[in-house]
Amino acid sequence: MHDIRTIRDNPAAFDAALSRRGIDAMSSDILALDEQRRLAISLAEAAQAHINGLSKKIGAAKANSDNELFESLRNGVAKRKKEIAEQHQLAKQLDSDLSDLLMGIPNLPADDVPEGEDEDDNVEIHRYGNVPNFSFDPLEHYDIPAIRPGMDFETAAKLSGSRFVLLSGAVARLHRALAQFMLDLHVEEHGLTETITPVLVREEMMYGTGQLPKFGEDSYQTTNGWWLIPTAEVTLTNIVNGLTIEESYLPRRYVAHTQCFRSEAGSAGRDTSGMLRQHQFEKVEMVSITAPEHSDAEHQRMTKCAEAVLEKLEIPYRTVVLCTGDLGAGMRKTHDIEVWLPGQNTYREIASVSVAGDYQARRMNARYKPAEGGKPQFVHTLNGSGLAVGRTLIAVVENGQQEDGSVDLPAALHPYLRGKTRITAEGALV
RNA sequence: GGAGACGUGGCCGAGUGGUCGAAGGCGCUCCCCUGCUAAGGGAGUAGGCGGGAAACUGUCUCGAGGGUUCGAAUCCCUUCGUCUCCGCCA
Repeated sequence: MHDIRTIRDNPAAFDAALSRRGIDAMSSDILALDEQRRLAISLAEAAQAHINGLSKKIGAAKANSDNELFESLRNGVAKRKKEIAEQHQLAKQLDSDLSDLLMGIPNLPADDVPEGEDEDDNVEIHRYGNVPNFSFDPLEHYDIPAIRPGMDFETAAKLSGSRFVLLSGAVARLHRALAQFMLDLHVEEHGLTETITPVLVREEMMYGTGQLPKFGEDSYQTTNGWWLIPTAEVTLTNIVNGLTIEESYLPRRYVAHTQCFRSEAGSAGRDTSGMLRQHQFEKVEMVSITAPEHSDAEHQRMTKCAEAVLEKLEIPYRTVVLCTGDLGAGMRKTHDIEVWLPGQNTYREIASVSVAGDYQARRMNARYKPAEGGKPQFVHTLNGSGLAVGRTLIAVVENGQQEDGSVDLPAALHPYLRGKTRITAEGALV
C-alpha cells in the first residue's frame, strides 16, 4: 500500500522506482483518480455540512415547539437527501477505487537493490565456509543410507499426497533438535521474544502482510474462511495490526516456530524429489517491528541472526541481495541466504530476510507515537527465516555425510541430542 | 454447540433519538500559587480524510459494517470480540 501524498509530491520518483520493477508509469492515472476523489469528497462534505446545519435548526425548532418552521425545514432537507446520498456514494467509490489501485501496486525497491531480471542477477554480498571436497560422490539427502529409514515419502503420499513427508526415528529427532536449537539461539543470544502463534488466521491478516489479494492461490483456506499461514510472518507481523504503540516499545523482535502451509501452485515439477519443497513444513521465523530510521540497521541485524544459525552448524553458505526482478512484491529489499548442498552441488535458498518498510504497516494500520511527540507514524516491518527447519535438516545431513553412509552431526546439536553425535549407516542415532 | 449479558477517548466510567467527539474521575503535559518530602488553582490532552501558506476549518469515527430518521453512542440488522451458565473436549 502506497502513500498517495508521497506520489503526489513526487510522481516522477514513484514512476522511476516502479520502472525498476519493470512496471509502466502509473502516477498520472493515480493522480487523476486522486483528483476526482478529492473533488467528490469536497462536494459531498460541503453538502453534508449544509444538512448538518439545517438539522441543528430543526432540533432547535422542535425544542421551541415551532411546528411550522420544523415541518418546512424538515421537508427542505428531505428533498435533498437523495442527492447527498449520491454524492457520498461517489466519493466513497472513488476513495475505494484509489485504495484498490494503490493496494495492488508492489512495494518500491530500495535504492541499493541491484537491477536485474531474475535470480541470476542477484548479487552475492557475503560468503561463509569453504565448499567441502568429498573423497566420494556426495548423495542427495534422501539417498543417504543413514537418512533413508527415517524419511518416508511413500507413506506420506498414502496419508496426504505428494509433497508431504513422514519423518521417523533419528531423522525426526534431528528435525526437532534443529528447531529447538534455533529457538534457543535466537532467544538467548539474539534477544528475540519467543512466541507461539495460531496457524489459522482470519482473511484480513492475509491482506495485512500482502498474501492477499494477489497471491491467494499460494495458500490454503478452510471451509469456514480461515487461512492456513504460509509463514509465521503473517501472525507475528499482524500482532501490531491496528495498533498505535509508543516508540519506547520499539523495536519489537519476535521469533516463532510454526508449521507453514503452501499450495506450491505454479511450481509443478520443481524440486519434486526429497523434502526441499513441501505443502507443509516447519519454519522458525523472525519478525521485527521498528521505527523507520532503524529498519535498515535491523535488516542487517536480522540477516546476521539467520546467518549465525548456519555458522553454529558449520555449514557453508552465501548471502545474496535479490535484484529488482526477483524481489517479492511486498518488500523493499531482501537478502537470501543460500546454503551449500553437496548432493546437488549447488547453493540453495534456506532463508529470506526482508524489510518491507511501511508497506505492510499501511495495510495493517500499524503505527507508533514518536518519542519526541507529534503525529503517529507508520512502523516499519521486517521478517526473516531463522531458518526453514526441513531445509536446514537437508543441509546438515548432506554436509555431514560420510563415505560409509553415516552422517556426522554438528557439535552445536549434540546437547540437543543428549550427547549423541552421529547417525549410523543403518539409521541409528548414536 | 445451547442460553444470556456486554463492547464508549491512554485508563475507569456517565450517557437510551436533538446543539454529544461525548459529563465526571484517574493518568499525562504546561502555567500559577505554595517553602518543605505534599496540597491547591487554571489550561490542555484521539485519530482518519478533505480545504488552507498558516491560523484555522469541514467531514467521518462511541468494537466493525450496513440500515431507519431531518437528526443515532442511543433504535434495527449483520459481524467480530469479551464475560457468565450449560454441554463437549486436548
